[in-house]
Amino acid sequence: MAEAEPKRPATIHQVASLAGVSHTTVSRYLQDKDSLKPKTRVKVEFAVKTLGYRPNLVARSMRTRRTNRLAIVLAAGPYFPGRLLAAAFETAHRAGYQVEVVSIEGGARVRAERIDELAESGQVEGILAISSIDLKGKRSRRVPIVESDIYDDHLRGLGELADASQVREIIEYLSSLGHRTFFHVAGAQTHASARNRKSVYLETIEDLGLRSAGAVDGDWSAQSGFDAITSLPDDCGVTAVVAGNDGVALGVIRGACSRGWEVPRDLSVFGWDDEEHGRFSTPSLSTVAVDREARGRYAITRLLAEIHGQPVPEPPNRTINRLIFRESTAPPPSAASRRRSTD
Amino acid sequence: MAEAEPKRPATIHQVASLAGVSHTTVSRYLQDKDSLKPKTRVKVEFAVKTLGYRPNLVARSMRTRRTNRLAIVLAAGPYFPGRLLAAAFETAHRAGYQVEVVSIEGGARVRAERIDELAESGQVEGILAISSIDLKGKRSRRVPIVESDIYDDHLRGLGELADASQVREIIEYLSSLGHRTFFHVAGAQTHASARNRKSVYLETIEDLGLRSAGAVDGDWSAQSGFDAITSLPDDCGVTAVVAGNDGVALGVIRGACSRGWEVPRDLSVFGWDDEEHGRFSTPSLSTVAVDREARGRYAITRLLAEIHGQPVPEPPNRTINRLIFRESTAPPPSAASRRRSTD
DNA sequence: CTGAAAGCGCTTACAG
DNA sequence: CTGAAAGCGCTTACAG
Repeated sequence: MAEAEPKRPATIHQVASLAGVSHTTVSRYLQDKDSLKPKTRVKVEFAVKTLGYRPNLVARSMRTRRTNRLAIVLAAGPYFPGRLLAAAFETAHRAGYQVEVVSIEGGARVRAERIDELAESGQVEGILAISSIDLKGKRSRRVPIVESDIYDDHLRGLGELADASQVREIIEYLSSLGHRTFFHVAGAQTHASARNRKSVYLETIEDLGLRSAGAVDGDWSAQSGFDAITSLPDDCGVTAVVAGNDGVALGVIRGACSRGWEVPRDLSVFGWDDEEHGRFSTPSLSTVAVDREARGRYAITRLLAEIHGQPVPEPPNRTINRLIFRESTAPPPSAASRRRSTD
Repeated sequence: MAEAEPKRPATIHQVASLAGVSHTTVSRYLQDKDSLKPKTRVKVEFAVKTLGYRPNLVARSMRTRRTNRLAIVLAAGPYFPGRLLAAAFETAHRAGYQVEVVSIEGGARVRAERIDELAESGQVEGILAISSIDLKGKRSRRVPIVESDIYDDHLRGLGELADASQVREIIEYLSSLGHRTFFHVAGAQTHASARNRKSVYLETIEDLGLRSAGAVDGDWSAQSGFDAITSLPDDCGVTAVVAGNDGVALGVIRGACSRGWEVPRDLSVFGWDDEEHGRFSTPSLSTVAVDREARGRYAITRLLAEIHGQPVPEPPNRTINRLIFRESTAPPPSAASRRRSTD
């Protein structure tokens, strides 16, 4: 029950008194060692070493009104953007910022509230939101807030769906292989990326005069892929599936297999993310290579630019999203075999 | 270039003056609304609402010497403990703590240094280290530091290898199926868990009088599994592989396949972690279900207990680690077929 | 129940 | 090049 009583760290005053200078001088030393007379510097240096002094960053923050901290807000759920996060952390640290992670359960409203709170707390200088949020109107203007998912939106007039444009490429490719009836298992609709891909899917099917057996909302999980594909009627005629991500694709493949549809012989499946497991699974996954590290880096870079009131930097080359063709896609079964299998 | 100039948030003084009370009273209101006379409370309440006041947490931290922040330190690398982190975040938030994540590149020494720095910075009240660190001697005693990986160690005298005891169960199981020659692809040796599993592997092979074709150090990646299995000589006689995790197992399976060894007909492969992809891959993976959420929760709980000088809480029931048998394991090929395949 | 005062550990003009 | 003073926004004894 007793609180631990760790020994107090040295303060700037103790350093000053040991060095025989004012604490102002010590502070100056901390900012720029060269602003001191060499003789003074040596004394301060010695005192700092001796006492193992480290400035109290909280006190510094209070005085400078800068915390050197960012927050990344995630929606709790099966999708955890590890690669993006790792890159974001690194970029922030390189720039001298520490990163606090806040994962929030609940809908867009709850998220917006927590984010607002965070923005007002004075604890962070900027916020990166991974899943989409709904801050309309009451959006706090105290600190910059960047949404990772829709990062292209305000940038080059690419339109809201820029991030999902590969969906069209996927469908065009599969269509060129001969596929005519498609199916989409979308990711969690709390993510702009999932909504965008779904929109582009629907739009492209329409544009190209293809058929769709549906666009089901999943939650990014493999289970959602499994469930979606096994719920399809036998005579749906689907020969190609566009999955929300690689995990979903895996679930689709397993589900297809469980009802006797072999991939890619009877069904082609396209994933998204180029995760490691898709490279090594059997069949290996056709997918979209998304440079999540680049996105993580860029999101932070953009946030830092906003914090410092600098112009928004160029986004990374968009070719970082590229299609990868592996074993899970192939031409559809011939009309003959198809008719046989649906009899 | 110009710094953004957001409007300053309201201070406690402004609230006080609007309410016509002292700032001391406002502070009191913040701590405990009931300590005010109802009439006063109403005035303060009104002022707080009107100004949209939120206390500056940095100033509060400075005064109270408490930051309500924890740090989680990760080693940069292909392994990113998403599920553990998500649970850790949630547990910390529930207890009113925010979590800062620091991922560190470099060896155990560099990690130890950064952790020490963090501990001394006064910015966090405790540190959870995911990968193992080497703080011997200079270990900072300013704030508690918990290592997630070896959390059983100091607890019940279970010994350093408690966490890896399922390795023995795996080998015993495979041995009962008839396997005699094993192979181990270990995880990154920067993790105590990887080192422990390797030790238990070696020990068990020895104890049971089995053969091992080696224990290769990997980095938790599927590629490392692929490389390890494809580097094995044709006549190694291996029929069972214990992989560091599910990703590694997947790589082993794919690699085995590439050299004509079918899983599980020719080779049994055991994973670790029960990741979603292993449940849906073909063959699905036999693995160890590790409740990473429970571990994340427990690690934070333990850290909080140390921070508050409370007794270390009971660890979660150890049965959270349990073997799951799926399609990737089976009896070894018969002596006859084995002889044929190695001819 | 409320207020005046002190102080948490720094940085930043302002003098010298 | 260095120091004395003020102040960042809070909380916490101490009086009343």
